[in-house]
Amino acid sequence: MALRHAVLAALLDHEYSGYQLAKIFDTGVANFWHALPQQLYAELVKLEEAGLISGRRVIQQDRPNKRVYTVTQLGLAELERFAGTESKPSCVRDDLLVKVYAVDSMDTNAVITQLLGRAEQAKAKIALFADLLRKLRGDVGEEEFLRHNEQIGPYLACQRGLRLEQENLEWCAHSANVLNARMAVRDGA
Amino acid sequence: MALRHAVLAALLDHEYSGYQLAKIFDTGVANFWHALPQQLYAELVKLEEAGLISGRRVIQQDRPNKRVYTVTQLGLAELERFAGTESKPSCVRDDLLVKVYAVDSMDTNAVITQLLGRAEQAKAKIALFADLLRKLRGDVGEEEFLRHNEQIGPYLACQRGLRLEQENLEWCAHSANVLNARMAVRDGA
DNA sequence: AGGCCCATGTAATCTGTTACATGATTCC
DNA sequence: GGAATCATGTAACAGATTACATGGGCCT
Repeated sequence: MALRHAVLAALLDHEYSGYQLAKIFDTGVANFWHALPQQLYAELVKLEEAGLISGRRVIQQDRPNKRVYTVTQLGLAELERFAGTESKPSCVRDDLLVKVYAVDSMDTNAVITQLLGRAEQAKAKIALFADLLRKLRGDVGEEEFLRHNEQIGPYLACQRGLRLEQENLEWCAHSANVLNARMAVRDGA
Repeated sequence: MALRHAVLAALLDHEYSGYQLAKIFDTGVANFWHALPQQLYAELVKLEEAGLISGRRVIQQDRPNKRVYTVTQLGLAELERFAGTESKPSCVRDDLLVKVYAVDSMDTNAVITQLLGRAEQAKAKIALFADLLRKLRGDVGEEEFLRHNEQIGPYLACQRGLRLEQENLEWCAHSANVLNARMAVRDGA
């Protein structure tokens, strides 16, 4: 029961179609949850059946019609109930981390390549998040924004994404450096 | 096919029983993967059937007997193959992040409480990781260790865990502060 | 005509979690 | 005798991924 609440949260301040949600929960601005389109379409059906959201058909001329959803009173209540429950810390499950853990028995070059690739991806995400934060706060300074803007939840969530990717970038670069330096030592010796 | 390789990686430099692996993959030093005992016992059976690990019965007097596993040549080859494949960036799926995203419509106090709780958990993990890093490098300085120690994979992985938890702690504390400050403003206004 | 974006799904499979079960030994 | 640790599982369910499927409209 987790995607459920992520969808409710995403629909809080705006109505979206499954397709639009799929973009939000995919790459890019998926700064607080991730899910595939198939999951979302299925979840939206379930949520509407449960009365937590309500859908509305939108007729479009230049595009296929779509169905957009908004959170109901019941949905809001469910989200508030959820916000009150305890949540366990999430755990990292990253293939690359496994490879680094095992690197001493592996082909070091392959791991370095992947670390550098991941670092590039992190840079792209950092740029994206930084941009989104800028858009969210507009002309106001960050402190000012966080103190007085009506809505700050999405901003704080995005800050988390930014910090996470910065940490990610640093670690990838650091690890690649360490592994490179050792390769040099071995080749020299 | 991911737990599979995490188990292989864990068995690389030491033989372990399912029970011991369960401790490694649970809380504490689960710095590179997480799994429950049930998953591990099942995975170990599958891995042995596939010939990637081989088990050995150990008779104990003061405790129930156990079965410990080591990686075979085939297992090592599989891990190396895996290390060469591309891996997608992992995504965060954290309930608490959803709650913060939605905080503008939620009970702020409940969210703050959970952020502070999470911060405490992060502190505990930081202490654990820092301690493990100290043990791993012994008397040698970190730079020296990373340049010359034979095995550094587990060290780099643990550094990642440490950085991640530090980031986590900072964000939780920051977010709790921001939300607290706003509560004060609202109450004052 | 071919490729891309919009829009929405079904089906099969894999992975992870929760609940339940069993039995030995050690420590208090 | 009861709790904790060691040791190993089974069964049911929930959640996520992969593969497959369909169809309209726009742009070149």
